[in-house]
Amino acid sequence: MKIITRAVAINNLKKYVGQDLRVLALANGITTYETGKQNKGWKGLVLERLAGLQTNISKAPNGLTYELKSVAFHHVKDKLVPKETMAITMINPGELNAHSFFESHCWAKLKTIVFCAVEWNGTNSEEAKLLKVTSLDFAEDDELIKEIKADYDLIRNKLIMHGFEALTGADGKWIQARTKGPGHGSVSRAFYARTDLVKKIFEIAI
DNA sequence: CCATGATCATTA
DNA sequence: TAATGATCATGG
Repeated sequence: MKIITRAVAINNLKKYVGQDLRVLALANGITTYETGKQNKGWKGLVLERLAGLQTNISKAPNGLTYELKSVAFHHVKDKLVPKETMAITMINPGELNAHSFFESHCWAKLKTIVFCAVEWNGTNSEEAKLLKVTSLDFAEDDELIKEIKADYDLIRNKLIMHGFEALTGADGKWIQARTKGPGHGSVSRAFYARTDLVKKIFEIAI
């Protein structure tokens, strides 16, 4: 299996900027909504393929430690802004309790990240044009990171004080602990990047 | 069965 | 439109 470095992944992805991910999904044999059932994760899967990652990168495999994320953008008053928050990583109650921010999966994923801006054209979008590919390296002393760490600590503290169940999406200024699960009764939580943070990241990365 | 990809639905 | 919570397809 080929090792795809972050630089290579970005390079691969940049070749597709401006193209419609839908046709690329079909070319790669990835189900989108063609079957009548929407696969909400198809864009992410396509992007992973295009980057050269033939298998999926789930958590933090041995060796490869960058994250490939896509964000839906839409227009607000003639400007392109992130429409939705972006999932960062799952929250493991035990780990959140035990690890500080800089030891967390959240930080590990955030600090070496590859973003893909994808155009969003409404529910069950039939087009998904790749707008931009960018990457970002955070430094531990960035002002932004300090604030994100504060959010992490806030959420972590709440977990310790009130328990996993007490967490809500309202916590945090830049990141939040939203529910996210298989969706059949069982519920787990994940760190999400708020749209403002996504916007900020793009500003920095450009 | 559940973790991961991320979007959809609902309410204000 | 924005914010929060719920859900779906896929793969292991």
